[in-house]
Amino acid sequence: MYGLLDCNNFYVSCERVFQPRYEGRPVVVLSNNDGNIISRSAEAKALGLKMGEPYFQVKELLKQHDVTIFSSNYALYGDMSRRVMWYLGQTAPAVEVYSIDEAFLDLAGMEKYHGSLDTFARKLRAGVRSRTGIPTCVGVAPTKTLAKLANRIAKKNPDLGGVLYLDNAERRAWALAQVEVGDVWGISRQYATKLAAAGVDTAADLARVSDAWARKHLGGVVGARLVQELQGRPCTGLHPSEDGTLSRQSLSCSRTFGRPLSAFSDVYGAVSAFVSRAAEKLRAQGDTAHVLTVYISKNRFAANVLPPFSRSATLTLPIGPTADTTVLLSYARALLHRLWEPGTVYHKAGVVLDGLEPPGVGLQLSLFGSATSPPPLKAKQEEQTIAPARPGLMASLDALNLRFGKGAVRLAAAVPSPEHRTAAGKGNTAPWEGKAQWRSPAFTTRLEDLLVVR
DNA sequence: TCTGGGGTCCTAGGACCC
DNA sequence: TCTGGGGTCCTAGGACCC
Repeated sequence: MYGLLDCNNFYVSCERVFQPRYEGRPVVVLSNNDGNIISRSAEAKALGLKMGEPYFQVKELLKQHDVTIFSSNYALYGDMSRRVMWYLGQTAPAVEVYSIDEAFLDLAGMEKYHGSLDTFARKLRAGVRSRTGIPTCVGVAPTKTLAKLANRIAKKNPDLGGVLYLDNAERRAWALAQVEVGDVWGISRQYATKLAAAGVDTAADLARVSDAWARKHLGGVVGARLVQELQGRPCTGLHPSEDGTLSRQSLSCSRTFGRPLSAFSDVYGAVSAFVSRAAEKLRAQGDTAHVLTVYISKNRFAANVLPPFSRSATLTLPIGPTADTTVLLSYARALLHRLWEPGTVYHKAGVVLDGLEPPGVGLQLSLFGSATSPPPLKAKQEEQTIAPARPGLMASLDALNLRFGKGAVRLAAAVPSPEHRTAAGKGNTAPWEGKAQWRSPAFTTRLEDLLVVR
């Protein structure tokens, strides 16, 4: 049996743990750059505020109802998540950390020790609440897709006490019948529209479509699996996460800029900061990357801007996998040159690292250069010196930033230039950095931000 | 004035190989 | 009138998830 434990309104709940005066009141958390609503308390949902709604469109409504606003504080949410996952790892036989606020659990054999899986799920819920202050719901069922569905019903019906166990066929049929097809895990707008046209309205309807139909209309093998899982036949197993942290197949870092940028040096500054951050995550995960992608985007909401809104360029690193910021950055610069269209106003940029593997696994020396002095790229405009790898330097960089705080030591390219500092009028603000007007303190990860109890 | 970020999986076309 | 087939790699993009 699978369990799915999902934190309720996770970001809002994290804020409330440290500022309980916001319990019972409408609260929202905004995305980076204070752009959109990404977490809502029950009271905020009751006001009709939607997930993903742009802040500027509901500004007045928020003011009118005295809704409390937070900028997102990922230092806080990430740390609270780590605590929740650590406890689950200590308590359940196996845990797959699925996202920052939810985890799949292997519950095999737990009924022997706790009487029933329903009882065990309630204990888990209470355990997370008492250790972290975070409220959760748990769904239990024979497949992951049904566990998601059970969790959803538990969230919508407070009288269930936060837990729903679909332990037999009747209960599963009852559950399937009450969930709209668009709320099934794996069905979003495009598919929901297609399904509605075919007369498939509920999860129960979807569980009845043929394998061939699912394959044809719901993205091939993915759709076929989805239908099987709804029928109670597991198609995907649990992928346990080592020590509560999740190891990724790809890593990325991207941001919408604080203001539109059209100078190469500004966008390159942003790309430098993003490469630095992505490479830090890579080294923290103990991996190297073989494939690098850079992309730059125009403002897709602007009336006078035509698609394509985004261009990307990908390179398999000729020197083989690396985790060295300076090496990655020299290739990123070449890729940015390849994408760059002079006179264009850019809105966002990002970098992606793929082909992740532990150091040494895929080590391959280039024919024309050693791993420490790679060959230049082919195209004329990309010809340049690729920085040599310096693992010692990277280790020192990470150690200094761990000791003295994030960003204590950075590459010069990722530091805002003096004229930006003057122009912005405050300390370190780079032109690519976004707004965060309502950020709460880093209660659990910065010593100066610790709460003082009198 | 103002519209997020970080992931997964799958498909399709072109280049290239034998 | 005629112009292989099958495989892999690379790149780009679509759909979905939280």
